[in-house]
Amino acid sequence: MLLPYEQIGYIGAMTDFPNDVTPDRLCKADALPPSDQHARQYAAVRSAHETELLEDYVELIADLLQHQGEARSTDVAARMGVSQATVSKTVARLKSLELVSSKPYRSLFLTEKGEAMAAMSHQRHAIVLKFLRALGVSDHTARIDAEGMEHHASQETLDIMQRFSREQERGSS
Amino acid sequence: MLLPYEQIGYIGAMTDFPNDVTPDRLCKADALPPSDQHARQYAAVRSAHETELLEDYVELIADLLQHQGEARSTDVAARMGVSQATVSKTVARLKSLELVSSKPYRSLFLTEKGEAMAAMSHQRHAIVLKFLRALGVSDHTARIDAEGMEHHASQETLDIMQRFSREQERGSS
DNA sequence: CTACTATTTTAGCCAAGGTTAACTTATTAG
DNA sequence: CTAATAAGTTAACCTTGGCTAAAATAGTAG
Repeated sequence: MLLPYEQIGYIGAMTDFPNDVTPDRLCKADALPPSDQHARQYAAVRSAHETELLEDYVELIADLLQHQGEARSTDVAARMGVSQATVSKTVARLKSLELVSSKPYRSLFLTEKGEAMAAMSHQRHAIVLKFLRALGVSDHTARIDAEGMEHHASQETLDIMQRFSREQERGSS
Repeated sequence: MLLPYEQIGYIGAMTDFPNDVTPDRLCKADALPPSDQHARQYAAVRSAHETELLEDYVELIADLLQHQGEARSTDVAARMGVSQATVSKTVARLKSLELVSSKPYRSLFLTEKGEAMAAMSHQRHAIVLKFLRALGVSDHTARIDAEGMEHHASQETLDIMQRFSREQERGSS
């Protein structure tokens, strides 16, 4: 029963919990949020989830357009680490959402809407990545974590991250 | 095949990036990583994804056990913001993974394995939440963002976050 | 122009995570 | 003890995001 993280104030559910020992002092410091609020939090995560993949595709397509001049689905497949068939299907979805445009058997382009999403996404990605590095996270890890985290940072958090990176920068130069 | 950037480490898109300043000179500094590495990053995100929901359920069940003495699926449903049928199905999966145990129509318990997962998950959650607050993020936002981010923070990042929170604490007291 | 190769799409499969609606089991009020 | 209500399960369905295998299209070499 090793909990070297007592400082967090929330002591995990390690003990069996006879009903008569629901200690008030614990509940107070450490109560669950009201159900509906709790539900809203999870809903937010689920909804972020839905757009995550789409954003990743759009961001990648934008990167390919910028760096290679064109975005072919074979490259998308290779970089996403999925099959071409999967790319085809996802692209169909992106098209139906009017984020991507393309003619059959031709390479991919972003619509206005897609460009806007890519720009947002790219910006967030950059902010999170820069922040993690400013924090002291290694380059390799920062890249992986940023990929996952970028979709879950709210504007407020992004602003704070950006400020932090800037201050760090100023301090160290 | 082509990738002239193969030797360049991925620098990422680091600048703040006013939209009208997507300059060519940036492109150099801003190469794509090699395909296979890129693919591995996305694979990592996908794999984190797979366990996310399971961890959230397990964590919630642990919380309910601790705070209410029992974990009923109706409460899980209310707090997750999903239907009871969904909980039933997910719990079936958790049982098949030996994370949860329960008898039909009775409340839920964690197995050893489930407890271990809950403890880990809880710890990470707490670290991320505390970190965000130490950074200056509001309580409300910190809760939402922590829920989403906790699954994407590697051990290295968690360690750094924890250190940061501790220093912050020491500094302000 | 034809044939070969590379790329893209389509079809059919699967598991996960959601939904409603209908059914079963538990709990509780009279 | 019985009947009403609450809680949990099951069945049937949907969408997403993977996969493989096969078909269609594009690009290229002879």
